[in-house]
Amino acid sequence: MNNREMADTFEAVANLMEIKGEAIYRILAYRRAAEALRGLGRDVSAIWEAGELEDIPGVGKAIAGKIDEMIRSDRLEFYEKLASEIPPGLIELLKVDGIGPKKVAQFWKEGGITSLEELESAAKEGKLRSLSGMGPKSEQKIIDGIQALKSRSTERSLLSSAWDTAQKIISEMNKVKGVERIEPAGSLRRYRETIGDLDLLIASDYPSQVMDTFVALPLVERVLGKGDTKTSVELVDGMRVQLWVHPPERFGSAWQFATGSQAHNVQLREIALKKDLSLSEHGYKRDDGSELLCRKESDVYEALDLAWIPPELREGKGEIAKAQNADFSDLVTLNDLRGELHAHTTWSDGKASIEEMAQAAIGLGMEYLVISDHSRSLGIANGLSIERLMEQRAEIGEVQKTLGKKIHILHGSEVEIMSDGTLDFPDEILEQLDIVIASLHASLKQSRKQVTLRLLNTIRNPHVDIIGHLTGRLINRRDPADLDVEAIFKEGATHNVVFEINANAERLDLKDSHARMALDFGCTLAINTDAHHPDHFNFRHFGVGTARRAAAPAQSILNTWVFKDLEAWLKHR
DNA sequence: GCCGTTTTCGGCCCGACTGTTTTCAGTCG
Repeated sequence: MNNREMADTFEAVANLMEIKGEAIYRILAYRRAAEALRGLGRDVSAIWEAGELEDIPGVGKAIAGKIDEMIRSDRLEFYEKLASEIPPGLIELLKVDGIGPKKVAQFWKEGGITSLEELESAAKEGKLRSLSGMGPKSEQKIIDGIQALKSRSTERSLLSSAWDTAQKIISEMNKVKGVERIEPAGSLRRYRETIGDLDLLIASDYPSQVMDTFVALPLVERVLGKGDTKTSVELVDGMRVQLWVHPPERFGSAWQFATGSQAHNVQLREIALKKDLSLSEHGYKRDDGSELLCRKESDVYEALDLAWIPPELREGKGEIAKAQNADFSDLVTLNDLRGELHAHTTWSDGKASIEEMAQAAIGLGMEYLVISDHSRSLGIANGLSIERLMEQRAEIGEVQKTLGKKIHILHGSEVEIMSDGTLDFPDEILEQLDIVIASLHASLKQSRKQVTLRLLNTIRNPHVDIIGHLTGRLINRRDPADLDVEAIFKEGATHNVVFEINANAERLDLKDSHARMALDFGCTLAINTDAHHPDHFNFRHFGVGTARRAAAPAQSILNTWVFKDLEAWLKHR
């Protein structure tokens, strides 16, 4: 069993225990453990081999024992026993909006309901209203909820599409009278790679008017709940949005709260309690009932003697401890980026010429741009033959002459890592290029051993400067290659090879946890858009967000370096 | 079930919204 399968098993255990009515804190412990496994970033079996399972936060003796059992025997007896006691269809009921474990247990024990279908017909036939706490409105909510569950996709949205939707709502709501400020919050602000619900926060003294305007937006399909401080809706495209409204003098605490993560907030509130302060979205309350309001978000952290924590790090994974004696001012920002190291043109599958891409880069204030079209074997992307590669070199020279000192254009290539582990161009060609990015596009499904070996071979080639989108994953569409990432980063650090964080929201590859691991191994990273169009340079902030989630300092990112330093590094290699 | 800069036992964040049981439980984030 791998990390994800074990996490899923613990999640299932928690759900079953909840329906069974077990003690809530036992259940939360399994949830926390599942969460910890998901965000681990390294193979849990490696930690197991080192005998360090209990060093994972949220994993104690009992859960470590269960992980051990799953690693050894590929199953968990505790789970199997629970599953045998509870009808399997009940888990599905938890997915219906507004239905939690208590209701599921009630439907099962008092109504004999064991599946979604049975629940739906019971609701339609009006049989649920006889149960205590249930009425006609609850029945209708269940019918609607099941309908919504069937139609909505189970996938979380790509960061980019959530971002676009948020921008639309923000620009609409900014026009509304009484809206002083509107900001994204939640996982969007934390730059998680996928987004479940969209969270937005408005500062206003007129909450009811703001909410009325919000639910009337053409984008809104239906209202799930509406109050003066919190309203949730479903948009026409199925995405769900939660909007909070708080007065400006409480904006800081409200934004901190709405940004999360839940784990981060819980930890923060526990620290507050030790200082006799109770923290909520409204601000701090002292024991005597007096309040401490936070207009700015930094006020929330300051009250606890903590440095302001960048949203990207608020996952409850040690960032609060760090904020007690350090700040995060060295974290990379969008402004730190000085150039783009991975861009395509019409020479292969890009949509703009070398000059058009260069002009766009100049417009964004970039100091340098690497043109890195695909290599010959990638026929589907019109990869360049050696002859065309040489012709391209001439055109780059001409464009450079035209643009003069406005930007440095480098000649690179995104060279295919072939399925046998060789590269698509011979060494004597590679050495003529200013910079070489090596990427996997094909044979991603080879065995872990095979793909890992391909990458290790590539890293050992002295002409390779950067590994592009390491795992080849496309979020929600294509699984990552199965790789021994630890071995790869170790080798990369030895050979001074740079790993790309591909900023395209479909890739975000390296992902945050891999980027963090690469940094731990001492690797340098790059934030590349892989632009196929001038507009794609705007993807940079997704890459920056991912790097920040990995706590990457600006210095650790190759393309924050001034051109002179980049040039020196390339020469020295 | 986990965890400890007051604890190895006794805690474990806090509030909004909904529907229903006229005072609150369940769900959600």
